[in-house]
Amino acid sequence: MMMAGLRERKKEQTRRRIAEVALRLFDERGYDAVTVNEIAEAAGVAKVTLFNYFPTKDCLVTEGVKDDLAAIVSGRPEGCAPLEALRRAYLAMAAESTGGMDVESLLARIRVISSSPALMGAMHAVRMGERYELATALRDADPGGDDLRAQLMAGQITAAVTTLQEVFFHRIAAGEPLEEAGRRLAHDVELAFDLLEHGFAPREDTP
Amino acid sequence: MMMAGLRERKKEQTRRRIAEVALRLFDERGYDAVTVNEIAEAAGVAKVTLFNYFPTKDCLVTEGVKDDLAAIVSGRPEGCAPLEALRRAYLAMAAESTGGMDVESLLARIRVISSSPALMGAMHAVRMGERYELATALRDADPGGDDLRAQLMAGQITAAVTTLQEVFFHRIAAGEPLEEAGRRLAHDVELAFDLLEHGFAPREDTP
DNA sequence: TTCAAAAACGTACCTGGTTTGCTTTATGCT
DNA sequence: AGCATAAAGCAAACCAGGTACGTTTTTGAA
Repeated sequence: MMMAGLRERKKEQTRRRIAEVALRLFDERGYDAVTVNEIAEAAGVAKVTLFNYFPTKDCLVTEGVKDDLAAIVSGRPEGCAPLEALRRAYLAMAAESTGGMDVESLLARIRVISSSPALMGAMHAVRMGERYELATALRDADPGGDDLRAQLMAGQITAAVTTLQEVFFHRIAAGEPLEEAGRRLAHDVELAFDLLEHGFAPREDTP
Repeated sequence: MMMAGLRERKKEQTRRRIAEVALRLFDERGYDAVTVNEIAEAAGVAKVTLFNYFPTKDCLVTEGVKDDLAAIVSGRPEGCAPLEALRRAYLAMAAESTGGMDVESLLARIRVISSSPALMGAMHAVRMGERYELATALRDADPGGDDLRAQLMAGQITAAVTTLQEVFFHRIAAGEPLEEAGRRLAHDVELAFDLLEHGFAPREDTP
């Protein structure tokens, strides 16, 4: 009865092989110039099997890029405001930068995504899902609060995070070393969250 | 020398016929259940001609839904902050609600869009274009300002407007009369722009 | 060893979208 | 009026992502 057996391991292995082959081909020749047929063939698998693992072509790349903002809010420590929890989480992420994952394949992923409008669109779709979940989490965090307010906050937070990621990706794709990009990211995170917290107004201070 | 002749009129007429037929079919049977072939046939036109007028299927519906935030910022009166110009523009839009366009087809459009994930995605793509242009306009409005700051602001503003529109669409699709939805929209606009202007912080007032 | 479930497969098919090359038709000029 | 031209339309074939379906292989356990 399900001893994490050979079967599961083989499945995982196949899935990883497909994703790796796809990423390599995309990086070599561009996302649009590679067909799923080629990927399937190169991975030694039938097209239908590929689509069994990944529901769409873009999922080959965008899988696992969710930041799960909602979880950060839900799991924040007692007495910590949602926005503060998110700020800390992103500062931590900027400090890690490459959290355990293979660096080269991470960079390849970023290159591929940044150079394909279709994938940028797919990323956006992912973000929209996150936004929805975040709105729910924010509503839970502030019961009795305004519903529209939660939605607006979720939208703005998601937008900020998206922009941060895009700028980060852009720098990486432009060849900036990962470490330096990470340092600058930390700075940018502060700016972004200050903007969220205090708004655009602080042009003229009224202390 | 191009006296707006019969040719142009016929073209415009064909284009409108295609769009109307498409909207009607989508509204009757759902976006995904209608193929472009059917639309072309129903409009008495070849598929290739349809794609000559509308580059993609979703453009049949999403054409002309751009709000052109950038133009509002660029064309704002002297001494008026960008955010203030946008607030006024959206308040005005909420007051008009149905600005001259045929109401029934407007409602059909909203119904169709709100009930199709694919079209919601397409709307999003439109918004992303707007965001980019808005970032540029904001940069122009504040020369010497921080580039990232402009991008973040553009993202947040776009997110707010998107949320407002989604809520508005949702109410319309749920059968709320246009006029009432417009009234509530005006109120929501104020909330959204206050949030943008002053941030999330103002839970406890510090006057 | 045997057997049922799960995984992989091959093939044909659908749909959005593009390409090619040909006909029709409005238009501007003489 | 008549004619050349350029725009618009068309039919049919094609491409790629994705799905449906029925078949074969692999695997875990009896």
